[in-house]
Amino acid sequence: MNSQAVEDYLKAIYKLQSSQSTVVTSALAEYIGVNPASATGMIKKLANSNLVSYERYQGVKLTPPGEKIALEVIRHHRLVELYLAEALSVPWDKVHEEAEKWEHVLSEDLEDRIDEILGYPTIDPHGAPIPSRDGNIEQRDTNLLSELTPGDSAVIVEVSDDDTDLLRYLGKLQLYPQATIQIISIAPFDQLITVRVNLSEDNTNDFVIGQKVASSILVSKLEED
Amino acid sequence: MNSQAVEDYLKAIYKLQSSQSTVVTSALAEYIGVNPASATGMIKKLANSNLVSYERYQGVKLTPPGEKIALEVIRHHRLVELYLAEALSVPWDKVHEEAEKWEHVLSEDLEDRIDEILGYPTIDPHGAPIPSRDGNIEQRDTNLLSELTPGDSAVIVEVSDDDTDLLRYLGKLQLYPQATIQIISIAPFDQLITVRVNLSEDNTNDFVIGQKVASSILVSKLEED
DNA sequence: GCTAGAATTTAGGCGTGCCTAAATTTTAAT
DNA sequence: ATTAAAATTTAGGCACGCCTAAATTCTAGC
Repeated sequence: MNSQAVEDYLKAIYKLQSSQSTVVTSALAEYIGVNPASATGMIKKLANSNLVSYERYQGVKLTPPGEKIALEVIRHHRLVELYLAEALSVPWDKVHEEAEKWEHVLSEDLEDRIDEILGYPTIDPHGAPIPSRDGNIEQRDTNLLSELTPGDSAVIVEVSDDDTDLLRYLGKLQLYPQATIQIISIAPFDQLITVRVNLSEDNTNDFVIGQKVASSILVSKLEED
Repeated sequence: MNSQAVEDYLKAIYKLQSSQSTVVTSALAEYIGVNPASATGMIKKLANSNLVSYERYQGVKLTPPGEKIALEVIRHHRLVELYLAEALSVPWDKVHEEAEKWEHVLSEDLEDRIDEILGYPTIDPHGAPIPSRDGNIEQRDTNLLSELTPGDSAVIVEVSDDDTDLLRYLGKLQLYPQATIQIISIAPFDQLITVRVNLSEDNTNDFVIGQKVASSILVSKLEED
């Protein structure tokens, strides 16, 4: 059996690989919250088990078996997040934290039961895609909200799930997945973005967010008319 | 935070204390499934944290703080067992195994949510009492089924939860908590017990069980007419 | 191309919880 | 009361995953 630490590292490498194709030790260490030397130790262990490919000083990359395990853990995580939100009414800013623990103790039997009860869902409460049992994960054409320009309209696809305070803030602004927004303007120098969110027919709300928040939101651009 | 190992030891000591007032190292080691030397090591650690009282060679006993933690873990375990059975339809012979893992990752928040959803239950799927949040546990006047004599009638109160095969067997015989039974006869020498279980009005079933099975069932005697 | 500073790895240690083998204490039988 | 057997503890080791400090390698700026 893979230890919780191994699963957490694989998950982290998977996540970091989405931005950099090869993951550098310090980034991994920081993400996991350990000393770089500790990350090196674990990387060696993962490389020995053929879960990552690794060349000294050159960063690390998941092998197919490593990616398979990462996707299984992510599937567990996201199914549990959705289950906690739907069945146990855990608020969306807290589900991540709980799921971090539950993902490691979920048996395959229970995974299937939960999947069935939820109706074979494909996205979690933050909009992230849930990998299928056999390790397929939907690829989507998205942008960061921070990449949009004034006049752009978009639908929120996904928000990052691991910052409780951020999620509570986004919730207050109604910036949930599926919400449609427009970029009204972007202020010079500090790039503050004025966003209009469409709450319903004829009910919109404008507010200003910064780069940090804007880059935690994935959107799908809507075609201009 | 208490490690999973600490929680498991405290739970085991609590369980074993119900039969012997002081728990002997070898019994604890066997129950946990470790070498006696390992149990000694952990006992010392628990004694240092004032969770057990311990005198070398003389066995071990929970202190009040140790018992409090044991009861919290047991509460988690039994709530999770019931939740798994009711909400996720996990068969009663499998809930124990799953709950062994889940009990250690259940937050207080989720414990409360589950408790509420289940309607503040007082017994788990095997009939065992669920301790209250503040650590009270119902004391009951029970006998082992193996202590009954021919002619006795009784209601099954609780069955042991940790043996999958046994539970499946009991399920087949309809020996569930709340079932009423009668002792028809006890054969000499190997003490085989013929039991009649009342399935419903005018529908009974007789069968023979051995001492091992009979001593895994707790009953409450019914007054003779 | 050299070199300072940054990134990474190695070396050596620590706590946890397990093991086996050897020593010690308790126990039960004579 | 003695002693053999059983139970328990001590001693010494191991795997895991973390740490700090020191050595090594990489990378940018000159």
